[in-house]
Amino acid sequence: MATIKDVAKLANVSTATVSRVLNNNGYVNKDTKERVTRAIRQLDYRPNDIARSLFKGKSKMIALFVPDIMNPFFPELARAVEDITNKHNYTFVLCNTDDDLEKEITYLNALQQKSVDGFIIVSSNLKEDYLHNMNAPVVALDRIVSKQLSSVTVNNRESAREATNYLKAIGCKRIAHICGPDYAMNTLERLGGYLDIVKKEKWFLSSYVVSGEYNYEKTIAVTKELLTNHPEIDGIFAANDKMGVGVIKAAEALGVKIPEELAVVGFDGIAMGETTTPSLTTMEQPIYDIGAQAAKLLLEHIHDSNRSIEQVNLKTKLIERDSTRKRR
Amino acid sequence: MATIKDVAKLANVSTATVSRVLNNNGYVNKDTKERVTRAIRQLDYRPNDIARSLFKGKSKMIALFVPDIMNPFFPELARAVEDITNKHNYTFVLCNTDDDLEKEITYLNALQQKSVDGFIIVSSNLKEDYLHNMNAPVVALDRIVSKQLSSVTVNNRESAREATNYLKAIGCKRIAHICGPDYAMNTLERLGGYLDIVKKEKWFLSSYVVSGEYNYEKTIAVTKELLTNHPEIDGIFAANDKMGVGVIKAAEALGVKIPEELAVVGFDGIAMGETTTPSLTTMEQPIYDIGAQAAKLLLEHIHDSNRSIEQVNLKTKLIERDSTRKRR
DNA sequence: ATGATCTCTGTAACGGGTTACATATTAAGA
DNA sequence: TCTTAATATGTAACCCGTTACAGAGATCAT
Repeated sequence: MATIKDVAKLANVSTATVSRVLNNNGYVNKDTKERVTRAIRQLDYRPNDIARSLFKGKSKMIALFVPDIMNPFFPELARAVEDITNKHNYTFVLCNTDDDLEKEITYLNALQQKSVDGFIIVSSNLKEDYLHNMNAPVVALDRIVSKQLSSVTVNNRESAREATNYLKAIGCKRIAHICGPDYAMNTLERLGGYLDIVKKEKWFLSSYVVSGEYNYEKTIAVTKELLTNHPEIDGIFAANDKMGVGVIKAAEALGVKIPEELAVVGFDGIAMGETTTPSLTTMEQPIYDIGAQAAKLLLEHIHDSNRSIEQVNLKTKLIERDSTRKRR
Repeated sequence: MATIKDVAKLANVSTATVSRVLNNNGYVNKDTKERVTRAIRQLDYRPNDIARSLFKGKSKMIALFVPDIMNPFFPELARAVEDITNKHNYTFVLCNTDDDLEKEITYLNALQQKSVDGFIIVSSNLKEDYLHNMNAPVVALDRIVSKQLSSVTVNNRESAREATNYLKAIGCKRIAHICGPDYAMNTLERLGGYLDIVKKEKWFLSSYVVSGEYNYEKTIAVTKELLTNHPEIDGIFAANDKMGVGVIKAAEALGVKIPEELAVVGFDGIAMGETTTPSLTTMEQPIYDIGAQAAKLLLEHIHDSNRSIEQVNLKTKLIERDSTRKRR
């Protein structure tokens, strides 16, 4: 690989002049510039970004932390973040944390050593104490980590209320909820929204809330149990689509007809919900938009360290499909 | 951020000695080592990887090129690659190429400037001419790019034959094929495998092969047309699961019963195939294993530039589900 | 003509590590 | 005791860019 010295020698100038040509700053004579440009082309010279990074203290890299890219919610998020960062000539680093604090901290340290310029994190574990002495800006996603951090989220509680109200509106008399693991903030908020609506109903039982732990098989099992113990249930709000699909499968296995005997609403709007039979009604999150806005916000923080903290809240949208339709 | 100089000053030694302690090489007196270690802890010193990279000419980063992480085949692959690279203290860079040669080349250049140590690529466009003058090793995935490149693939042609033969074995008399876009090597191989089996059959018509272009909606449309024009078709082999699911949806829309009137086999083994009704029989690829082996192979090339080229070929496995069962 | 300003280019320090080489001290072997 | 090898540490060059600073020639206004 050719270095700036090779170019300088060939063009008969100093490396400083080559650098000026490269960065298009300072004074450079037209002819000299031409000569340098030719030398660059001739040697197929490309500046070494590592050397640049060392001097600038910035790497032009940003990292995204997700629990697991295999979870169908995250690929679209990752795609959005990558699109934006790439457009701004940043390199995109992806980290699977498994929602494990130790892994998160290891990544954080390793990437700070690499001078990564900023982080977008989806985490239930990282608290302010781990984040306050960082030199790179952080944007939290999906789950708010702290008031001192910019973030992009949806209003989980309100959306859950809307989903539950929708089930009531289409005529459900007994509505259950499949919640996620209790360490995840968004799950708790969705549960809260559901409870806001149903807890004052005379029919409400605490056993109407069961945990599917964001797990497909687990959800099928607990749903079967739920529907067997409580055949009166005619509506289920699942805290995400993966579990919503599990509910559909459990009902299918039990011979419970959807939507006639049971209406199901999920949360997220992932592709899998479109391909089940019946297809899954869901509170769709603007996933791509969440990622894109987070990336933009992060870039602003990177370019202006005085950028004020901003907590962006995006709207979900009810997508009616066959798991609830044909009601009234 | 503390630098090695700060540590050296505090421990009253030269930076060389600190470096020796850090890298655990050369001679260092026990007491000195202790003193340096204390200074490091006291200052919470972490070496700057950019500076290290500059000297070594290596960045400890590897990159994965995929057409689009939103394509359900790739998250598992990405996860596998990330797991392995992370375990070896490499940083994982993800690039979405959209199967666009220009984007691929731009990424390749940008990342080489960043001294990325190796590449794993899923590409239909990158040919030897673009890759031969690279300084970092490349492992090709899914689609082989050149005999001069290590690669990890499955035997698409043979697997396609197996899938087609399976449809024959369960009693299908007229088998059609939904193929992918013709620029993708693996699609052509799968088509080839299908043709190997059916082209000598007296019933075979070239109109039994239609392109779904790896696209869900497109597949639904062409399948409806296919089944309408050829109601005699009782088996369909789709070149991937996304299209297999499209076939199921198209049949559902037409009122064609699966598996009684039509048997369907997909390819890939993605989660979506499990949740349709009926669930989709498929030639499952060992996706995680493909990614893991590719990552290992790449690391070997990185650590030993004389590592011989190796073309790993993994086996697919037929997963029988409800879209073909209950036949005989 | 003279000083001020602009244009052009080079020298050298710097960013933060690593390591070849030199030097000094100590230990071991003959 | 003398040689040789092992241990211990520092100096300085190097990796490859960027930029502050200085010096020189050209241009301009007075």
